[in-house]
Amino acid sequence: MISDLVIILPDGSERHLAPKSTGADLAADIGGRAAREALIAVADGIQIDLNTALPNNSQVSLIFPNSDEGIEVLRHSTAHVLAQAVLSLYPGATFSIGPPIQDGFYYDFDLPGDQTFNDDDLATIESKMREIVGRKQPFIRSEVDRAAANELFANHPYKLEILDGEADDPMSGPEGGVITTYRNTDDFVDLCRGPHVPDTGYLGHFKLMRVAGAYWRGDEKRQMLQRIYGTAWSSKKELKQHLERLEEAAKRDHRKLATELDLLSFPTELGGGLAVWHPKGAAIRKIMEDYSRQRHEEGGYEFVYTPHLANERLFQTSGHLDFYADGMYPAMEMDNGTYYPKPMNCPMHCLIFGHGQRSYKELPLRLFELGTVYRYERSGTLHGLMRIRGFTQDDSHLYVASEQLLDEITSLLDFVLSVLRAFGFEDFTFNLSTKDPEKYVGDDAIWDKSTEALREALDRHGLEYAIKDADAAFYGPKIDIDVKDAIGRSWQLSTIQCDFNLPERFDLTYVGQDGERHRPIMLHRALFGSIERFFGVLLEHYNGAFPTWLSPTQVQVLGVRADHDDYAASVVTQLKANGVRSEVIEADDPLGARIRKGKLEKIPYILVVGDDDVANSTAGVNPRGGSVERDITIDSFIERITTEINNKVTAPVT
RNA sequence: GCCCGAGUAGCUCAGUGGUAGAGCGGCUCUCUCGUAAAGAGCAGGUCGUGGGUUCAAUUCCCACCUUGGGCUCCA
Repeated sequence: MISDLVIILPDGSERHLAPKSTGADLAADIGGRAAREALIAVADGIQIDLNTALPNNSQVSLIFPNSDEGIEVLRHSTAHVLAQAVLSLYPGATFSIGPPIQDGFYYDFDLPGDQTFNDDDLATIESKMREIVGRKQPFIRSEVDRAAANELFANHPYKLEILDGEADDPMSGPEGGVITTYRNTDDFVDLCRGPHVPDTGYLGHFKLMRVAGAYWRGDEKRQMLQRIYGTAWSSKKELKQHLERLEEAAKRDHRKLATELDLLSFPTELGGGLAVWHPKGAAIRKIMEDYSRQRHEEGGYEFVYTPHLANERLFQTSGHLDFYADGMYPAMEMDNGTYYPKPMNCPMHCLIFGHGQRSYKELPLRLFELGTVYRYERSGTLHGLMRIRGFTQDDSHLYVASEQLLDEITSLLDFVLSVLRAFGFEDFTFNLSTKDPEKYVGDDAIWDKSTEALREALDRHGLEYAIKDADAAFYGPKIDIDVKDAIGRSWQLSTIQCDFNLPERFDLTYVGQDGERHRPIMLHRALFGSIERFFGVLLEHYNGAFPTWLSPTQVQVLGVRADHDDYAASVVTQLKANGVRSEVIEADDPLGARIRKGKLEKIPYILVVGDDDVANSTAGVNPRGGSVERDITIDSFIERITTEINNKVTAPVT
């Protein structure tokens, strides 16, 4: 074969192809899976369609559905098919953007005459998409000039805005001055950078998930478009697994579990975003809070209490009324002034620091409060315990001299991680947010120094972290800590934030060794963040099966027959004497029924006692998630469970 | 706040233009049982709230409240 096109494969080998060969030709030449499954090619780092000619002497790799790049192409191409289906089913509809996203894709549409999609429409649209997939329509790329593009998209104003560069679309818009389009049929052409799969037949493992409103260009002052979300995968199996993961997540939804386990509720009469804690939920919360208090006490924190209301002057001083008035509950006009419910605890803590004269000898001063705050979250943003209008922060404010900053943050990181680990979280992600040059207060030197201190503290612990450039609040850089839960979801929980603003606003000073007044740096540190939200995360993490040390009821003792109830009660007395939360379930129902009920309540240990146990001071132990053990002496069980509780074991000991 | 859904017994849900039903749960009685559902009976609902249409509304329409999924926002 006479070759004059040479390409280099990822393994370094060369391949000689006919002139003007494409990625598809290369795939065919390689044969096998490459010929059947390659989606696109990457030539010298640039993604190209399989039917695009390969540059000579380029490094080429083929992309398959099982790679991140490949699945993204699949999702992106599926989004195109969605647009094609909608445009053909809804005459007069226009479309804006349709990128691949985590697990899938979406496309935004504007339907004529304020039409909207409903769930039934999704089924219709999905079958239309399957029809398009069945036709194996090729994605044909063209480069067009602006005049041609204007003509092609004359009826699609959102596309014209993208062409004008007014709207950003990562998937289309002119790149390097070249406008590209992809045409599937005479009727459907989209503005797009590509690349795409060779034809629609490569697609198919997708499902339309839901409709949603979405503002054009993400701007709530603009047109609300109709968004359709879908999920797409490279195989039927992966699609199925994804849908199962969603089911699993739905099963452990904290709102559902909270109702099933009778932990808390959101009574309508209370108003949106406000919860009441029932005894069992409150018991868990109290254990969490007690443990938090204990750790803070050991950690050198001083406890403070502050009221829920404050005169408006406080929030003028703190600046909250300037910056966050929209998120605060409205003013209460009183005869001696205007009052607001507090949205944060920090202004009050600043009052405590500012009371009297502080010496450098008192620093770092660590103030801690389980402080309940109220924020007016917009109705559409409320979400169970995760986004709520009244919540309690495990809030501490640390006032440090700038030379103490590094050591303080270093030990703070230890403290935070140690407490999070006690609750069973092991997998952390750290984000360091740096100054937004557009929006900050304080001088550059202190920003630099503090940012370095945060970075250095992370380095000292050998922790990996991502830098989020320009993501800090206006008042100082911060470290955010995310945890991964049992089913791999990430939750942002703790935060360590420097604040150069409040010490200034409250004119906080301490007298240094030199006799001069100095400005302390303030650190905001939330560990759980919000107790409510942390509780919700824990509930989902453990799927309601809290570790024994957190369980509201740790042991239920069941007599086999009613005449064993007295012995069961004596076992409970012994357990309680050892601080084990336990109760007798009297033999009104058959044993199996009582066990089942206890299992559904996710009780860590169910003890069954019958004739043999009464005779021998033993019990049958039925641990959550384990198998039944008979003839365990009460003493050894107490030893075992108290050890488990004291060690805060996060999985039941079996 | 905006878009699309939902709201019927404590919970999960069925149902209808002629003022309601199941399962689980609760209570009572019977059963006394060795590791995930014994049996019977009873109680329990202004069908989210307020308007409207209609001879008649839980059902149709409107508004509001609460709630789910998104968008926006999140100190």
